[in-house]
Amino acid sequence: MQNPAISFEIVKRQPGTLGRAGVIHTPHGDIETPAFVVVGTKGTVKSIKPEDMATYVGNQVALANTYHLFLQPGDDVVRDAGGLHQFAHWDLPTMTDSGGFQVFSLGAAFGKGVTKFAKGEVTESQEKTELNVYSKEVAAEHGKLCVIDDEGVTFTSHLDGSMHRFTAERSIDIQHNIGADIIVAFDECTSPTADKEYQREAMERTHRWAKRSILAHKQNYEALKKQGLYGVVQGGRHLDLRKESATVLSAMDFDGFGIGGSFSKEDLGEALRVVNEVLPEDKPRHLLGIGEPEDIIEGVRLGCDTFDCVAPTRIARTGTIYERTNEGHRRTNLLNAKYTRDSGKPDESCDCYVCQNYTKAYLAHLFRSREMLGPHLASLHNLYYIVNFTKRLRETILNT
RNA sequence: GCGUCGGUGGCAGAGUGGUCAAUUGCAUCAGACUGUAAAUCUGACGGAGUAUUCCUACGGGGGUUCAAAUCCCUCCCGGCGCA
Repeated sequence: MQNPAISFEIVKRQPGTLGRAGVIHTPHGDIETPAFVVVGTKGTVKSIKPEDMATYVGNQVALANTYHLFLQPGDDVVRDAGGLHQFAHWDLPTMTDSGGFQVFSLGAAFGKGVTKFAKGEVTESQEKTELNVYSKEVAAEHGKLCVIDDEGVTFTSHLDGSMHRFTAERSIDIQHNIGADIIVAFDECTSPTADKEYQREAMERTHRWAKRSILAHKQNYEALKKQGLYGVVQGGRHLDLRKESATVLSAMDFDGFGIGGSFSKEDLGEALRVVNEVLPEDKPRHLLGIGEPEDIIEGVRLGCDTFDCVAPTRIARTGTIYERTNEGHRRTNLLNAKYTRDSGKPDESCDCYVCQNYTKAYLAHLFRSREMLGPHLASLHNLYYIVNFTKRLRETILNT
């Protein structure tokens, strides 16, 4: 693209790995990578105001969701308010996810307790029954809130049951209205329980939508000047599909790439290697929806630049915090009885605002008494933890 | 003192002869959470045991019955009314 809204430069490569430290330049500032992208689905990082994010977390970038903002308050409302930055008072680089994840979470995953991470082996019979759902009748039977066809996806709102149609063009149009610095092509996030035949079909559909997303983006000259577009690699857990997806998308005129879809803990690394060996080196790579500290270590080593994940805020809201251990990291459930009189810091090795000023016992009390300060403080800590952990990985690359 | 209603598992509160170790909520204990249907969800929750099993339990004691948290008698405790 000419005069791209966003650009990427590599500052240093890590010898012997695919890892690199870089900078993504956006209209709202630079993102020094590797970086963790804080998730604020509905235009708010749950329980934390933007000023506190800046003061106590220090994140460089935040991500909102196209489908959720489209449903509520409506992308036209955001547009008329001056865009996401104005509307939400987000004074930093931003991204929006395309709604592709909702194709999964409100579709194949709906009501099934399936996550994008497969646990162990997936049986054939599981795959067959869970998948290939195309008709509204079948969707209704399975209690899904969206139906996929080659042209797009028809959603049933989880808020009021109304029907909404998403296509590549529609998703891009909405993202133009929302106005984030980095927007994402509409894709289909598949379930880890899907069989290979379906993964290929979905991947090829995502490729067609990718092409259409680019066309839609290029038709809006104003948006083109202000927003960069990422394409999303799919292919599920199959390395050959992953490679093919990365190859196909690399040939398209994207500003960067998202790596999406489902994995299992075991094959995440190989999938990232295969993909990042193919993707153009001079474009940023965002690992969508991942992850845990150990996942980010692996992702950075294998050439991913940015990461987003709801885990830090989601687990925080129910009383679980990240804590550093000699071996690495662990999740600590503050509601466990043993913490009711624990006067230690939430995380002994952490120098965040929360750990400097509060004890495990106090946080445990806040959660037991359902005080809203509990979710707030735990979210602050977890976000600080993961954001700064990722920053340290950058330092490590710069210092090696 | 008389009358009346009531005493159920940590709490509240169902049940009113067998399908009751006893609905439900809260509390408690533990688990889960990876591009947010999520301040959510799941499990345990009298004791022992892997278990189809046994023991102890619906204020205390006694009784009726094949069988009682449920019926009867009595005692204790509480609310209300009348003295």
